[in-house]
Amino acid sequence: MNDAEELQLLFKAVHRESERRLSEALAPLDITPAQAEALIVLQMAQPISLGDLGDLLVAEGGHPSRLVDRLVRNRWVDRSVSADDRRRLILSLTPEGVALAERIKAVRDQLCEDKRSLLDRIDISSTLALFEGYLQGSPWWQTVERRRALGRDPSIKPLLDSSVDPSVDPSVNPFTEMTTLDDATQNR
Amino acid sequence: MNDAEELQLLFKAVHRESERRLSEALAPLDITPAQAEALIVLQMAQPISLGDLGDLLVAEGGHPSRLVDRLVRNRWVDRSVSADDRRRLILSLTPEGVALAERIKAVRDQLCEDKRSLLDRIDISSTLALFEGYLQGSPWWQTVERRRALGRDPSIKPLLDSSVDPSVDPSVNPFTEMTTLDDATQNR
DNA sequence: TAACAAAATATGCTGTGACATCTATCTGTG
DNA sequence: CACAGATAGATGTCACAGCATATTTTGTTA
Repeated sequence: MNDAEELQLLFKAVHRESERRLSEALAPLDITPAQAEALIVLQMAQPISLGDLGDLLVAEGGHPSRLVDRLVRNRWVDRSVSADDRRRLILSLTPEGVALAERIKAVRDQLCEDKRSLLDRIDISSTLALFEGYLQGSPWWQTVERRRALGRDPSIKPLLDSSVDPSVDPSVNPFTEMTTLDDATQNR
Repeated sequence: MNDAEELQLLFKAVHRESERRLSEALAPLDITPAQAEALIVLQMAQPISLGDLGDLLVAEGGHPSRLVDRLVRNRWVDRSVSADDRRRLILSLTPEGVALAERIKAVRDQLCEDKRSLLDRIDISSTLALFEGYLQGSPWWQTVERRRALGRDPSIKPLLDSSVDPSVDPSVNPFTEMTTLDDATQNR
């Protein structure tokens, strides 16, 4: 195996292991890693459209309809149509969703604690550079950068990838008007 | 996002991207990355039991029955029962499987070429150290080491995880006797 | 305004992985 | 030899990802 092949194998192994650990830690909450990530992002970015949520997740291409289906089915997320563009779905957390997001953050913080000894021993800067180089030209890199921006300034995320200047009148926020979908629509 | 969270996100992004590139490069061969990995390993390790193949793949836990099902269905792999332990399945490549493995290696070599400029720029040793540290205690690390050993000395792999000394009489190889399954069994 | 292109989302199909459970076979011990 | 436990593998269920296609709504343009 040369370096490139070995990296390919390790990328896979490390990803599986990180998902397994997260999944194990989340088991008491009865939630999967993908769902947990979506809830955490929702908590920081809500209200947000389905497509914009997809742009913040390393998840299924752009429109994680079915992932959100499961969140709605579990009553963690409310799904409503935007009043000014009825194609668009606006997502927000229910009170149960907010509570669950808090518990997820506690789990995640515990996992970070577990990694600290490793991260204290090893300088990750060249790994970050390798990842950035590897992801050049990949849409996933934009996702990573959007997430970084979201962590820095949660207030601007609904407009992250629009060309609207966030400093303009916030009353033009397209998410102000919305109508709640009836249950029949939510269950399909 | 702290370092640990960012690494988690990047592990996922990098894995998805590497699978996407491989999948794209393999598209002309009508084969998936997981199937390609299995064929390459089979070519180096055949004849090998299903469980031993699982120990060499970062794939479903131990017994990739259904992955091998698809390989058999496509006539790339022969599946037979070991004569001395009728629970055990022995896998080997068909001539078509051998030909396909060669084409896969060509694709893989091309991908390695594409990565060379990145790998020339960046020293991956600290990344390898991080991965190794992260995978401490994970069964995937053993898989990685088995694959490294397979790359170094392909002749010993069927006995990789047995306690048998490879220098003993090779005629005791448990894969010498085998019987071909009939089609009915293969298709279920 | 009618037609058409583009956008947002939904849906179907397949492959993959995790987990749990089941069956067949083997191995060891009384 | 009989039986208990271990082992190899198959199978069912679910979540998730990629890909293609369909549907609804919006925007544009003739």
